[in-house]
Amino acid sequence: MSDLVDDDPDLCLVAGHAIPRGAEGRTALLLARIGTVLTDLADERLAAAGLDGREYSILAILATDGPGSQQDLATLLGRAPGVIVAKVDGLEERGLVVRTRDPGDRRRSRVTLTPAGAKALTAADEVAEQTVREVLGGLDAAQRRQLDELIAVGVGLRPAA
Amino acid sequence: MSDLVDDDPDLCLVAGHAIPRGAEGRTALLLARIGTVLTDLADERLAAAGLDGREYSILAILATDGPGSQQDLATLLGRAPGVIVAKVDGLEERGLVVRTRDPGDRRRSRVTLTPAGAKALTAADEVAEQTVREVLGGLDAAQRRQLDELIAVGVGLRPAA
DNA sequence: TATTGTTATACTCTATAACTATA
DNA sequence: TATAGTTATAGAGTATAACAATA
Repeated sequence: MSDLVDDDPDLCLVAGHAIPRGAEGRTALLLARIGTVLTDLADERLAAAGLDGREYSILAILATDGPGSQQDLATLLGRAPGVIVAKVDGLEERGLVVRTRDPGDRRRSRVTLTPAGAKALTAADEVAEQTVREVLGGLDAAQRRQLDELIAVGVGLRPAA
Repeated sequence: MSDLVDDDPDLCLVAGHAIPRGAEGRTALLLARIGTVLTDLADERLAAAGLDGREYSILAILATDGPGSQQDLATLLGRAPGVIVAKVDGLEERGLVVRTRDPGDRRRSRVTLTPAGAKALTAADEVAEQTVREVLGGLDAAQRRQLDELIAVGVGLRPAA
């Protein structure tokens, strides 16, 4: 394994990030590594769109599930509520979401995507998709569709076809 | 999206962790989320084997690629060298790896897996595999093999069949 | 002069625990 | 009494920059 970085033609690189061969056949390691590589790359590139990965996630959730409370967002993202507060603050300042009080339960904030937020989401989707195409560059379009399907089914987002 | 956590039968949960529906059709978000869920779960469960996820990665790399320098490990894991030093310290204390000076270049440490390390890796592999089966519970064995193949090919670990 | 390993420091992110307001 | 949002604080993890040994 010596001089792996410089000399070894065996080194597996995606967009400048190494994928250890030891991860082959170890799905957990492989998916964890791909996840962090994707997160790092997307964070770099989304900066051009004025977003980070977490903000992108929030916009995507609001666009798909409709307006929701910050507690909901915290659960869906697996983070503490305080983390969401700060992110929604930033998004609201930039006009990408708005907070309104839930009339039925005035403790709750309803976070809603604005037209500007939807536009930012579209731009971020393009950046993210391009990044995935780079990281999974070995797949053609059909294989890529197959992969998306398998993941969605595997995780229970979509019922088995 | 209100009351998503308690009431909504639409909530997608894997092993207690939510997967946002907004991630469907957004491969980057989906893979990033699965990666962190997998990392969190594996870290919890590997504790029984006396390891954490990072240590598991190091053992897997050494087992597959053979002994290597700490710089190599840093590159393959995408972390700063200092992070690796601390981890190898811990692994060496527990007898799972040994450090020897590279005779050809005495600056280098050769980190080598011990038999005890190989045994710990086997145990960790079982924990990790079980965790993946849980997170990707919607897949049968054939679909799971297909997914592994697509990821390995996509990322360039394996040439397209 | 450059590189490996190592250590110390500063920074970022996060959970946790208060607190306010609503219920 | 319990919950949503908010804030402040402390802890973990990290990169960065320095240093010693070797090249």
